[in-house]
Amino acid sequence: MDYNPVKIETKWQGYWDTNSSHEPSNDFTKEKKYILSMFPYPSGKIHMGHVRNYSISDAIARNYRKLGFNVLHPIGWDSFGMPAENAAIKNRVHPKKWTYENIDYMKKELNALGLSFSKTREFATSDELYTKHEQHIFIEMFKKGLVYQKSSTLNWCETCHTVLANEQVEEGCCWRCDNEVEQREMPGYYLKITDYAQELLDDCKQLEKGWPKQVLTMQENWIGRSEGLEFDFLLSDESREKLGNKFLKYSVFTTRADTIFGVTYTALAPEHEIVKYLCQNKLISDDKIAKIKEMQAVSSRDRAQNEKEGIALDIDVIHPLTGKKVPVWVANFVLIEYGGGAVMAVPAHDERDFEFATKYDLPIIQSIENEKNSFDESKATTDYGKLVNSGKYTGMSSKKAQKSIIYDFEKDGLGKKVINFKLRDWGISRQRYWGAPIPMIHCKKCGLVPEAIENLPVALPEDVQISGEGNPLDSHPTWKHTTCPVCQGKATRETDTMDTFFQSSWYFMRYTTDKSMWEDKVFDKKSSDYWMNVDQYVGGIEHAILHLLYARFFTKVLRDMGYSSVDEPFENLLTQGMVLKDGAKMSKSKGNTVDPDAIIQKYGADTARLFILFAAPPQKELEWNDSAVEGAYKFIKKFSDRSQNASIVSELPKIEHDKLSKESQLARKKVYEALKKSNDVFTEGYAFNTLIASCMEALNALSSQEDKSVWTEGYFILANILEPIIPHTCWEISENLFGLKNFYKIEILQEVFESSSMTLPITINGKRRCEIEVSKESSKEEIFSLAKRSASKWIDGKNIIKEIYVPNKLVNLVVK
RNA sequence: GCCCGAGUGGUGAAACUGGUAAACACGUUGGAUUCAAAAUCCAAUGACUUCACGGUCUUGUCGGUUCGAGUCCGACCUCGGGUACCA
Repeated sequence: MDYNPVKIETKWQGYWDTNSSHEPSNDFTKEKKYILSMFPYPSGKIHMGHVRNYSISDAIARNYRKLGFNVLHPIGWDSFGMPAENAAIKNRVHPKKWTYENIDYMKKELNALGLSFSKTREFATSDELYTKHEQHIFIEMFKKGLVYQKSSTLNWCETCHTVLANEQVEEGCCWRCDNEVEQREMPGYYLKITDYAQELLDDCKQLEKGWPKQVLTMQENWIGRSEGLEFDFLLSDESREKLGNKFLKYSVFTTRADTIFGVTYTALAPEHEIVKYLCQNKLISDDKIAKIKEMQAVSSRDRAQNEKEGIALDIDVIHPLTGKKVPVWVANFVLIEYGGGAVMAVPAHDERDFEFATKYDLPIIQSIENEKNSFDESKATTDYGKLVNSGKYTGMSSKKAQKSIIYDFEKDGLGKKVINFKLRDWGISRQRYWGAPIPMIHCKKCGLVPEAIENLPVALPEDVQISGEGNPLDSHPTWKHTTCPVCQGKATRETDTMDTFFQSSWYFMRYTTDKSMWEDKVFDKKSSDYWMNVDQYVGGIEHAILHLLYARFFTKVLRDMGYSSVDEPFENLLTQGMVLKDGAKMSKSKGNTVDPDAIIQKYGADTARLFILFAAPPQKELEWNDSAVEGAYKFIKKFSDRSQNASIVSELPKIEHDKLSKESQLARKKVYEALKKSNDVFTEGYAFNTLIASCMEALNALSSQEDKSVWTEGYFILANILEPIIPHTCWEISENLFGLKNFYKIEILQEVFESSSMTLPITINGKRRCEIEVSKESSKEEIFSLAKRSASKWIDGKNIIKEIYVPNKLVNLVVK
């Protein structure tokens, strides 16, 4: 059979379309599998990362379909976002036109890969119907008290009059006009994800079976729960006066109450109220005020990378236990968002505090003693130990002292035990056009009110100028003027749009519902109860924290609003590595991209799919290699060509194993090993590369023998195993030889693995020297004596100190 | 800076719970076939060393545990992902 990829791929893609081969059934009595890839952003053309993502999920979906499951494997488009606006700024194309043209183009590209997506449930998140339901969800969240407004610091470009995303800031300057970016306080909408912090943390436990450990660790660290002591530092009398009696105290949070006697200074964030007051009223030198302004101008991520810096504020607080005065500093490493924006500093037992104290020559007082790490002045010792120099707590262990100090603080009303999370509420406001409008209305009389449900969607106006300056929704002549849904008076719309993570936090639930119900329902409860959870979610490791955490959060919120019954959206998660070329991520700017279309045209979709799954395990980074693609093509061609050695049958041939030649027996063993591998690969780890290697070994072994029924059995099984990976080729072979009757769960035949003898390697002092052939029934003594005879060359004249036999594995003789 | 990973031949990689390092491929070299080429088939291929049998070394670096370490422990180096307004 001549291998002609273009011909067979067009043929089978047409066949699958005509027969709706990949649509899920609405028969909810069947066993289901929901296989999902993270949906793409329609950037213009698909890239190798997409090919990888969808080849993986497609293999999984096809495998389950073959095993008889009702499979949902949908696709859609994460189609709001900045690139569409950037394209509009650069090329004066309307974001909507640009986006939907990209979708059309990329849809064709995906289709050419032979991906078994359900085509009837496709949508784009920028569709007005999607926006309508999304705004409904937002309003329900608002009514539940999960949405609130507050101010926070954002990147602002004064010349463009716009907020900049972190990505649009290049070395502190605006990407468009190169003007210096400032940090500006602006109001925005926030979602109370912190209300779910504890549950999001706790439920990591139930994900341990199906999620990579590293992702859960990242999520746990991100949520960052810690228990500790919150207490107040009272300002000294002079300092209080200096601050015009506006402030009496401020609170700090510490997880190391046991080190409290080691406090030698305290530090405030540059945005702290007291710091602001000092600056505004010029209570410190102009020099210092200028330095503080400089600190405030640096974004928090840059601050973390910069050297620790601080300024003495010339005020003191009173240590709550010693009564001594402690100086107050402002420091760039103290974050306003966490722990009240103030810390107690213990340079002896905290690395950051130590670095800072050394730089500014602040005292270092030891308060913990550790036997293993003797205290020295050159570094902080952060280990637990016994308290010293700590008043009545001296001699206690760190653990005991923490409890005891917290107890005393609570008893004396000086402080309390608190649980703190690093996780912050989710700011969803974006001052951009190409997003879902936040459906809120500002009314002079009624205040902030949600749009009436019957008026949804609040759609985007199409007649806008996108120049990169200002917010197009704000500057639109009429769009924002509306009537208040409560009092019917004049009012204005909110002009912020939503973060695109909002759309990707619930799209997977939308797919569960049949398109016929999409107009009226956001999801159909019966359908989502049947299809959720996603049995296998596949996507890039770069989403390990944000997207996955937001999606988990939404799932819990939607559950609490009665839309679904699940606590967690994704049962199993596979995080794929990136596709690299010349050691770097493929990107247009680096000019190292490989166009999937060109590969498909030259070699066919099956080659692209085989290469990408063979080159590396899915979780690992994948280095692109042109000649290896050629190799993948050769294998498919060989597999296709040699199919003429098999006969036309409609079921597995019966073979008498004992009557076969050694080569034929080995070939059968290799074929069944590949089948076994296939079962293993799809149940744990998805190491398709090793499955493909097994298939190659099997084909090599088949080629070294001549028995026709062994060939036939081999192809019946190999075409079955490889179908998820190179579907077009396998359907073609299967149609020609087996009338498409070989796609089902084939049972493993144990007899091909049975053998009476085994080969054992002999190692001397752990080094492999020779091997012996022994019967499986041999005793340990027999094995040792045979081993010694075979290895005599290496052990003669030496003493055998130890003899080790690892059953069925090896023999090790320790000699001297 | 902080959190999470990765590092094995010329290249992509394999090695289940500590037990034969380099399976399967790519590349390279040699050979067969061919007028020639493509395609295909066969063989060799970690490094050093030896005429050869063989020997020595080798999983980023250094150290440790063990009869035995790519795998476990400790320190370090390099690269990658995330870092809350890229998606």
